[in-house]
Amino acid sequence: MTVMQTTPADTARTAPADICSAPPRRHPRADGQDSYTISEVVAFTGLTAHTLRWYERIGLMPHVDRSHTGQRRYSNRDLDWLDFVTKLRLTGMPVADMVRYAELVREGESTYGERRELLESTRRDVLNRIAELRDTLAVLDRKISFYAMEGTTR
Amino acid sequence: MTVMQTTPADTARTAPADICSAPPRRHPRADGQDSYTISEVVAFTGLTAHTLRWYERIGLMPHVDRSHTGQRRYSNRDLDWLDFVTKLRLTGMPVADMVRYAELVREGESTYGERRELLESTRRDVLNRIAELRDTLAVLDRKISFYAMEGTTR
DNA sequence: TATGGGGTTGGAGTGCACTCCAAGCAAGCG
DNA sequence: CGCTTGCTTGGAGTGCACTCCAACCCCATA
Repeated sequence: MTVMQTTPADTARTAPADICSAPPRRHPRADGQDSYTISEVVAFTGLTAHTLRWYERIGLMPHVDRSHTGQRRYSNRDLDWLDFVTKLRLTGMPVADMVRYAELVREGESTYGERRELLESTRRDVLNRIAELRDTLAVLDRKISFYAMEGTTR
Repeated sequence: MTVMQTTPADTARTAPADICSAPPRRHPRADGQDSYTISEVVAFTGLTAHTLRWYERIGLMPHVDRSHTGQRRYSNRDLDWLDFVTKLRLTGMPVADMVRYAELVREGESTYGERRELLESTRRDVLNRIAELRDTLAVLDRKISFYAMEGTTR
């Protein structure tokens, strides 16, 4: 790893972010060869380059490193983080809250408790959303079956 | 119904909207006595007066009637409609699509087919959302259990 | 050496869904 | 009568999450 010459300390500082979200995802390239351009990340994540740069500006990314010419080079860890962030996004969590979580990650292990609380409250939100959606589903099904009945002739 | 002196034709034009969403909801006042001010509707629905007026402006309401002084008087039917609209909203359906649906309702029975299609596509969206949320839930649970393990000492 | 395709920046612009404002009217009350 | 409360309007403003722009740099290929 030419670009990836991080010291153990470095790794320890940035690692806790995704320690437990890896299992169900395969990276495009193995650790050690993981150095993706912004457009590769666009292809993998579905986010736009604009959004990726914007995420970085607002402090939602854990410091993406750069090529010798100053271009962004994303790692597997960054991909995992983006994956997680994307999941949080679609729970409806506001970006500001995700930035808060990113800050906690940067602050290190001492924030485990607060992070857990944040995730648990998010978890509750998700369960509520699911319940609401089920409810809506029931309403939709009732209406659909009405239209299916009345609309067979047309 | 004093206020509700609609002709049969009138009823036919506006009724199909909610024909099949009544069951699980009780109205604050019985049909015939149903004439709510905007602030009552605010209390019942949780929407703001601003939003209620705005919904009307953009064509999302099926013509709310007025008192002799020009104030809005909502009916039970309007409450049902708002209920339905609120459910659609939290599926993430854009307001423009709901306006489209409202237009179809105004156009009468001939649009049953199109309405059903719209609802069915919404239904698919809801199922997808639920699946995504489940996925997210799994990720959250993994992370939470990690923090629970590591964080017990703090 | 020119050209094309990628990348960079700060700051401005966009679209959605509200949300608010100012100015005004009508009814009820002391 | 004056005051408050609640409602009316069109149009302007807000906040969020992007999204785009102009101007620039760097490098590989023809």
